[in-house]
Parts: sequence; C-alpha cells; structure tokens
Amino acid sequence: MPRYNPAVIEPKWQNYWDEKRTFRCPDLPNPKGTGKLYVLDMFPYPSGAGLHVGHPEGYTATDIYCRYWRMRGKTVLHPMGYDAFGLPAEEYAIRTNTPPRQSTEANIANFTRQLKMLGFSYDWDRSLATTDVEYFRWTQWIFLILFDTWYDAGANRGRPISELPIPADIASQGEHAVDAYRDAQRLAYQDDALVNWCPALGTVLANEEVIDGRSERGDHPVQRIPLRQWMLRITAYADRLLGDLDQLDWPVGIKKLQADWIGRSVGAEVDFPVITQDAFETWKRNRVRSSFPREPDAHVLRIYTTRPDTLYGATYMVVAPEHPLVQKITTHDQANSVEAYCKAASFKSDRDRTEGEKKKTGVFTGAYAINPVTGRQIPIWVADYVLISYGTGAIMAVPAHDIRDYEFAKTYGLEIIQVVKPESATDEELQAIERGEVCFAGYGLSIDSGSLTGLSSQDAKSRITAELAQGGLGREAVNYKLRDWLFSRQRFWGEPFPILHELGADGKPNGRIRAVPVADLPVDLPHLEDYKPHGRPEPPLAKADESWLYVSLDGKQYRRETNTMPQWAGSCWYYLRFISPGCGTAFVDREQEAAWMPVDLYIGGAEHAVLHLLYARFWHKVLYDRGYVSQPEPFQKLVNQGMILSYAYRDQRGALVATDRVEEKDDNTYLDRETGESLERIVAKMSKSLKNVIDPEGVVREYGADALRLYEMFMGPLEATKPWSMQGVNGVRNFLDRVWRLIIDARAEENALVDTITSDAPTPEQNRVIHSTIQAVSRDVENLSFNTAIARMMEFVNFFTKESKRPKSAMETLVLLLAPFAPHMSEELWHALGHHDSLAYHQWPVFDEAMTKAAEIEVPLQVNGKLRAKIMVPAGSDEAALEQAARNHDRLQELLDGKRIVKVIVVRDRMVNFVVK
RNA sequence: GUCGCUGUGGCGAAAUGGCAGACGCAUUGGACUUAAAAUCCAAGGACCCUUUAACAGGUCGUGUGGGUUCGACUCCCACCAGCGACACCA
Repeated sequence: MPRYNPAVIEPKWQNYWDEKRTFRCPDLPNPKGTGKLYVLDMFPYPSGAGLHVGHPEGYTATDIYCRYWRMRGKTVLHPMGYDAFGLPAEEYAIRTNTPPRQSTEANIANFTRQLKMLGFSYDWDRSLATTDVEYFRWTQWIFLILFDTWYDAGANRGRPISELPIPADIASQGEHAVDAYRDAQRLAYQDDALVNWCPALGTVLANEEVIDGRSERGDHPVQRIPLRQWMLRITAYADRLLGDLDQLDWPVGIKKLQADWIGRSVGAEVDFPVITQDAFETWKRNRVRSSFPREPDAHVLRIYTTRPDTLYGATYMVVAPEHPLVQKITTHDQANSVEAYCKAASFKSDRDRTEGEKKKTGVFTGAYAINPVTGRQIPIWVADYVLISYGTGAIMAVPAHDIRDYEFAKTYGLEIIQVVKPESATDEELQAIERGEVCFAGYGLSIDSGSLTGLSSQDAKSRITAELAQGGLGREAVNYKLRDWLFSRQRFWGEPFPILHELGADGKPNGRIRAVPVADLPVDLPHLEDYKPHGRPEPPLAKADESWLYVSLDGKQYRRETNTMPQWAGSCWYYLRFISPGCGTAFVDREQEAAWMPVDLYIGGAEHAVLHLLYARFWHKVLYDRGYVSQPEPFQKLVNQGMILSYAYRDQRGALVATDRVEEKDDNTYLDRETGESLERIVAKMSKSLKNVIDPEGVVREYGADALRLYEMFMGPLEATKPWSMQGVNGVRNFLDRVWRLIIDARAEENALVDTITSDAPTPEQNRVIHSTIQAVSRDVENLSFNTAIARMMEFVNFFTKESKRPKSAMETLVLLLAPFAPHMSEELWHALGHHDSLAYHQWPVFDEAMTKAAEIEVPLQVNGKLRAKIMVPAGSDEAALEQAARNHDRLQELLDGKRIVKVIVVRDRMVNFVVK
C-alpha cells in the first residue's frame, strides 16, 4: 500500500478503536493522570436527512481537543447521543408513514454509522437517546422533583413541597385547600393560560417557539386560546439565572442574549384610584395608615413603571384588553366599543398585533383614575400595546417621555406634559420638546414635578419611590421579561407526564392530582394505531387503551395525564446521564457526578443561545437546590461554532441561480449557462433549491475523513461563519499526501519508510522548526485556534520536504502533532514508524523553549515610523547594541545625515525607530 | 427600529500596538517526462521612477472620514455596507 489511501486505512483504524475500546472512559478520572476533562457536543436531532457539514465542524473541534488532552494525561469524558423526541422526528415519521420509534431508531443507526465514519473518539458505550425508555424514566423522575419543589424566596432556593409553610387560614379549610395551596406553589404547576395554539402542528408552543405569530418549526400560524397547561416556574430562578452568568466562561454575546431574554428591570408599582375626586383625599389618608396593600382593592388600578420619576407627567392610563378591571370600570356609553375592541384583540394573533407599521389602536373606557401625586383625573384607555402578561397589565402613560405613549397620545389627541428636561440640548430641541413635537425618553432633570423638581432622573426615581412607599401608594418592584415555561405539548412523540388525575364519583377528574410513585416509573408511551395530530387541543394519548389511560392506586381511580413533554425536556439533563449511563438506582451516580461535573467545554450552535441553555441551567439549579448535583452551573465554558455556508450566484436582477447552471470562467467571473448572463458570487445558506448542499459522506468517499476533518478546521476560526469550497478540501488532502510522502516510500510494495529518514539527531535548524512547531501547535489547540495550528504543521512539512536527511524522531513528532487532527493517517504512519500500539495515549511531544529561538534575528529599522532597512543581529541583543548596529548601517546613515534625531525607540528583538526632524 | 458580529490580495485567511498579507486555494514560470498527469522547485498587494532590466529605490495600501501614538489591521469617535438575533416588556 504505497500510496495514501484513506478508503482503506480509515475503516481499518475505526475497527481497531472499536474492537480495542480505545476511547472507553473509566467511571472515575484516573488518579494518576493530570486531571479530568469533560468535553461535550450539543447532541443532534437524528433527522432523516443524515449528517450535514455543520455537524462535523463542532464535533471535530471537540475531538481534537479531547485527543490532545488525552495525550497530555487527562482522563477525558467525551460522549455522544441523540435528542430524538419532538416535532422534527414525529413530522418525519408521519411523512414517511412509519411509527416514530421505528423511524427514530433507523435514523439513529444511520447517524451513528456516519459519525463513526469520521473517526471521533467518543466513548460509544455511553451513547444514549432521549427516547430510550430507561432514559426518560429519569426525565420523568426529574419532572417529579420539579413537581415536588417550591421556591422559598426568602432563602432564595428551591425546597421540598413538604417544607412549605401552610398559612393558618388555609390549614383551617381542610386537606383539599392545603393540597390546592401546595399545587399552586410547585415549580411544575397547571394553569389556565392563554397559550399559543398551533392548529397545523396540533400542539401548543412555548413563547420561545413562536416567531412573529408563526411557529418556529414549519412557519404555521399560531392562535391564542385559553387552555389548561403544565407550566414550569422558571421565573422563580430569573435572578439566579441572570446573576450566575458572571461566573461562566461563555461568549459575551450569548451572555447578553440570555440577560436580555431574562430582561430584569427595576421600577415601581403605583396605585391609581378609580374614584371621584371628592373621595381622593380620604382615600389617600387611609393609604398612609393602611400602607401599600399586597393585592390592589377593587377600585384601584395598579401599574408598573420603570420611570416613576415621570409620574407627574402621567396624563392617561392604559390597560391591556384582557385586564380584569376593564369590564368593571367601562361606562355604559363606552361599553359597546370597548367590548368590540377587546373581542377583536383576542382574535388577533401576536403577529397581527405587531405587524406592519404598528399603528397603535385603543379605545376610551369612559372611566377616570386619579394621579396619586397630582390629584388630577386622567382617562383610562384600553389598548393592545399593553400586554396582560407583563408587569400588572396596566400602565401609566407619560407621552412626553415614552415613545409608545407619545405615538398613542398623538393618534388620539391626548394631553402631553413635559416633566423631564434633557441636560444638554440646543434651544431648538428644548422648544420642540416643550411644544410636544418631540418625545424625550432619556434621563435628564425633573421639572414641574413637586418635590422632584430639579433632581436628576436617577435621584428623582429613588426619591419618589420612597415617598410613594411612605404614603402607601407604591413600592419598589422588579420585573422580568422572562415568562414561566409552558411545558406541555399535545403530541404523541414525547415523554408522558408521570401525573395522575383523580376521578370523582362521576368518573370525571375532580381537579386533584398526584405524582406517579417513583417505583412505578417509567410511564411508557402507549401503543397507538393513530398517533397523528387531529387539529383539536385534545392530546393523542387520550385515544390510548383504557388499560393505559386509567389507573387504580390506593383505592382510588385515576386518569393519566395525556399531555407530553416538549422536546427540550430530554436535552435539559443529558450531560448528567452521560456520566453514569447505566446507573439503575439514580439519574446520575452521586460520586461520579461530583468527579466529572461541570462540563469543561461545551460546543454547539448559537441557535441554542437562549432556549436549551437557559432551560438546562434552570433544571440544573433545581437539582442543585435539592442536593442532587454538586455544582450550581452545568457548562463552565461554552463556544459557538460558526455556520458553514455555501457559494451561491445572483443575476443582475438579484435572483439566485442554481449552482448547476453556473459556469466559472478563467478570469474569476461567473456565467449563467442558460442565459449567458454574468453572475455575482455571494455566500448563502446551503439549500436544496440552489443545489449547493455539501454531503459530508460524499466528501469522505472522495477525499477521506481526515481530509474532511482537516478542511473544516482549516477553513477559518471555529466561531466564524465561512463558505465551503471544494478546492479547499483538495488543498488539505494535498497536504495529507505530502505528509505521507514525507515518510512513506511511494514506490515500495509494502509500507516502507523513505530512505531520507535517518536515525541522526536533528540539526540546530531542524530543531528550531521541530520545537517551535510543538510550541505553536500546543498553544493553538488549547486556544481552539485550529486553523493556525494546521498552518504551522504545513510549514513543518514544507521545511522537511526540502531536507535530504529527515531524522526519524522529527517524523514521529510530526505524526503525534497531527494525530488529533487526522487520527487515521497518524495511526497508520505511527505503525509504519515501528510502533505497535495506538498513539491515542502516547505522550504529547515536549518542546524546549531554548531550541525554538534562532541565533540571529532580522530587525527592521525605521525612520519616522517608515521601514527603511533591515539588519541581522544576534538574538537578545540589548537596546544599546541594537541602536549602535542601526546607526552603523550605511543606508540609515545616509537618511539620518543632516537630520536632528529627536528620539530613538528600540524594542529588543523587534525594531529600531529613529524620530528625526 | 434596537442589539450583536463581520469588513484585509482574484478567493479562504494570518497578524490584537512594532517588517501587513503567515498558511492554503487559484494563477504564472521552471525542473522531471517523448508528452500529459502527478511530483518537486520558484514567483506573487497596487502603482511609479531610475538603471546595466540582475540588484536596488520610491509612493500608496487592511470598508469610509477623523483622532490618539515615535509607530495603528490592531486603541478611541463618527459613519457606510453585509450577515445574524430580538422586536410594543412600560
């Protein structure tokens, strides 16, 4: 086998690793090694389409990192599995008319085959799928932990529901009242909420899965209907999910996305009485005595604002159409138009509400509230630009200092009163604001605002908040954009909820629920002849056999919960199961969890920036609070690989032309074969219609897995978005061929070394190349800078190709350096160099810093910052010697002649610069 | 609209205050060959000037305009373009 033939050597070494269990990871890190390393890829959905080129990008990066650290003596946990529940798998099953489990298992087998083809060093014995019954047994178990936990806001942590203090008035109402009270406090609770119902998908969706009123998956319209749903109280953890971001080594962009998603704001809640002006003074006096009530009373409109300093400028109120007070306060005259408006709003999807120009609409209720600081009556409007789900569902409108309120006020001719003045602005700008022509939403100085007048906005905020609290009119309040997580789906292909609904004497659920006993887990999916969605909100599991659906327990009759969990459930904790995948007594072995967690490096796409990563952190914190895991955060370091794009071609009208119609000319221009039109080459996402999708399996067949791996790493920085180029693959394949020929005699029958390989010690120059390459490659791998690491190895090969004597030790060093990147070829060459074991655990080459340095260094000489000459000097020459050498240079003397030297800047081993006049 | 990322040869890119363009692709020239492929060696930002056409020299050059600095792809300010995310959260 004289020539490099990946089609032969790659399967050979894959079989070797498989049979020898080369990458099997021990239960606990080896105490004699240099420590543990847990490196995780975001596991894939096993879609029917198989791997695309984006998958091997992140997987190769982690694989290189793992192989490197194994050679550096770390015990490496590097698992792989499948996120196999959920809509994509189910849609695929429906499309191909196969039961979901069957198509899912076929897809998993195909993915496994393709992944093994790429030579990743996973411990395949730890592989799992979220659809494995033994896996989702523990997903259900964790759900029961959520169900069994309430959030103690005082202690700032989740605690067992049995420790929830029961107020005396509840306790006196009996057992049912106590149960209801507990159920309402659980982290997993049921709620009749307005939900995003998607008829086409036959399920409700989380807010995060709805984009512009359409489903993220499939782009179907979504309606808002009220439905009983399971919710997870993620909002209880909002503060910790935000605060703990600080300790994570994540890209700042992702941290910011999460912080914005959580959307913490600090402001004030303020009560506006809806009473006559005569009654106001009495009401206010009562409030001083009673102080701010926990819940607003019937004739009070409670609002949330982040700008309490603008309270004096509140000229009207707005409540959301769904606000409970709407009906109560609307006057007889306005009843018809208010009712019509609210009804229309309820039919509108979010998309309709936000679409287009977003012209604000609303209707006057006929009612008035009293501004508690000015005592003035102001009108109350209903408008759908106020959301029932945020804050109190009602606002005070300050049109002079809020853009939305300003637009609304302009549309309906409402009063605009300026109470904040910009600190620096031109007279013209000030006048425009005064006349109500411009809205000033920034901070400045308070004016015409009673005791606040003259204060900065910040000072005014704290002053008014304190005054409101004193008068019982308001209090400081914190709000989050984050909403509780809508956790149930009306689909077949998901984890069943381990929850039972108690049946009353009439055979119908009586509203009481209980958990399935842990000993009875898992609750497996029933067999259904027809699992397809039917467009009604009733889940398919309701069609299950009675033997599944009805349960008798402790002398009571129950009906199973028929919702299923969303796709995110399984991916919330898979990184824990990888630690002890076979553990039958717990979701993760306690000792092993403590030894391996946290995940040291987590690589995946940025599309999971908020959803998966936030959900997983939330579950992890609950498990942490309940003492089941040892770390408060699961993923210490996170890296997002960039998207791999493809070239696409655009004609003069801007239309995209399929790649098979494009002809490339010698002068780097592109023509449409059919029309002869010249085309512009652009970079775009791969798509079937453009015929520019790259199939990784085809690349492996043509160039080999090592070439694919190497190319994906050589394309550019891991985090960058970059276009695929087949010529680039050819380039790295060429490099691999050069490595092969550097060592193997191409003319021999068997693998024989070229005769230029000697047992001589390297020359000083060769040593410099060897040691500086070890240094650079090691550093680059640790920094995930794989493209430059490969460039350094190319330089090494270019250098030694020209050497007529190639020390065998140098060749061995190269093979070891290359091993993490191109493991199949490296194993083969290692073998040819006379070694009998895998190099996977061979010690990584060590460099000697002294050897990396050249004896003489070329130093640039500058005059006024412009390069004028170069000189050779001994490395490490001191500043005085450098300056003297520069002054002695002929050309420099010419240039400096007759000039006055103002300053000389000398940087050792770097440069000399003369500043002259 | 808001936020984020990116802008460097024909192309992918490197350099995070000190010789811009490492490494690779494509290109060109040479060697080898009857020839081609493969391979090996070499050239290479743009422009200009002088000459003995080899060596050497000069000007400009990292999206645009300004600034800081002896010195800026790199730091600061403003802007433009492309890509991505979010989008009435009071």
